[in-house]
Amino acid sequence: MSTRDALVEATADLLWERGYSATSPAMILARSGAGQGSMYHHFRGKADLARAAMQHAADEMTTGLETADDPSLPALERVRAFLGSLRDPLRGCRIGRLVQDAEVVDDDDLRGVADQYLHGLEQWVTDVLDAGRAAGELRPDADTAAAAAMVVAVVQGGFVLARARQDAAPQQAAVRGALAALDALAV
Amino acid sequence: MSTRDALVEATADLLWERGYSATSPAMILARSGAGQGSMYHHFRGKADLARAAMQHAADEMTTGLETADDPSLPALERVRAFLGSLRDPLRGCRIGRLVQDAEVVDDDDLRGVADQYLHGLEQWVTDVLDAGRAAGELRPDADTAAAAAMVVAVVQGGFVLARARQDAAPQQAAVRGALAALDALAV
DNA sequence: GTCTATAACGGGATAGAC
DNA sequence: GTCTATCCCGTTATAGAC
Repeated sequence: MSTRDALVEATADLLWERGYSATSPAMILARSGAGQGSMYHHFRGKADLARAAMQHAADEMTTGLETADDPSLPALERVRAFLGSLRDPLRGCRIGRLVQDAEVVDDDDLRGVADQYLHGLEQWVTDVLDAGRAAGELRPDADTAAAAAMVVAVVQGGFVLARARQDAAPQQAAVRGALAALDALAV
Repeated sequence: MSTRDALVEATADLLWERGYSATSPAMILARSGAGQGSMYHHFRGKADLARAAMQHAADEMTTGLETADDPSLPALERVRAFLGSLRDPLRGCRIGRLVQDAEVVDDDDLRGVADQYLHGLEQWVTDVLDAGRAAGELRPDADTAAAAAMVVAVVQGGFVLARARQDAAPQQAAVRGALAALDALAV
């Protein structure tokens, strides 16, 4: 693995563990094994490296979602599979977690990566539900956009509750509530 | 207002605006008008002051919720009123926002305040829905605990989406989805 | 109780050799 | 491309006068 890739991976891990503000270049260098000079050779600074790391994480998650998805299944099964694939509730969402960081929100490059990922996720759920509605699986009057936003918000909010409690249970309860809501959209 | 109270209020505001890690004692002193010595006289340090400020914010929000609530209304109306009372979507939840901060989660005192607030909120929604079910407004088989967790998660997750987009719309869409889900629980 | 001065430390970035 | 040495600044906390 190239030094550049090692820096990106180490940064992505640290952003997940500690967030942006609490991650220092020194930590990144220690974890990646790279030296100070390499980092400033490949990236303009901390923000630039973090942007690359966030994009890396977002791409991985989006690819993972698409790989695991089976479009031949009924819509509610596809969304159910996504909600069942949540991992590491106590660590939080690799991207959504960062949006509460003032420095991330104040930097349009960093915030943009997060927005793009979350928007893409919401769009994926909307598309799946729309396909299900077109296939006659869901009620014709179902508000798929609202349901998709609810699903993504439940995931992100579930991470918040799990972190506060230091227990996966509240997120699981929230997901159960979301699944019950989706079932109510079926014909 | 006492110097101590001024410190607590200034800290609560800054925690809301910038989070815990990104808020420095110097900022608190500048905003409150207090001097360095006063802060360390009244509090053991930054964490102690933040704990008091978080408790202050949580108490204010809990009191506000109870004041605005009218237990004589139907359960779904009471929850609808809560969901309609969300303000400042771009600023996020005064408490939930802080749970993504590594330093907050690593300090059991700080995390405990957040957990207690969020748990109390979830319990309030559960109690309201239980009352509605007992009154025959909701289906007897409604999973009120799951629905309550879903509602609180939608609020918290909605803040995440709104901050990422810098627009209240995604949170409003998620709330619409949650309301549709609650309506499906009615008899 | 409140003030200012200062210590001790770490954050982020740069310089320049190799 | 990578390294080490160094700079400047802000953060958190303490000291001690008033």
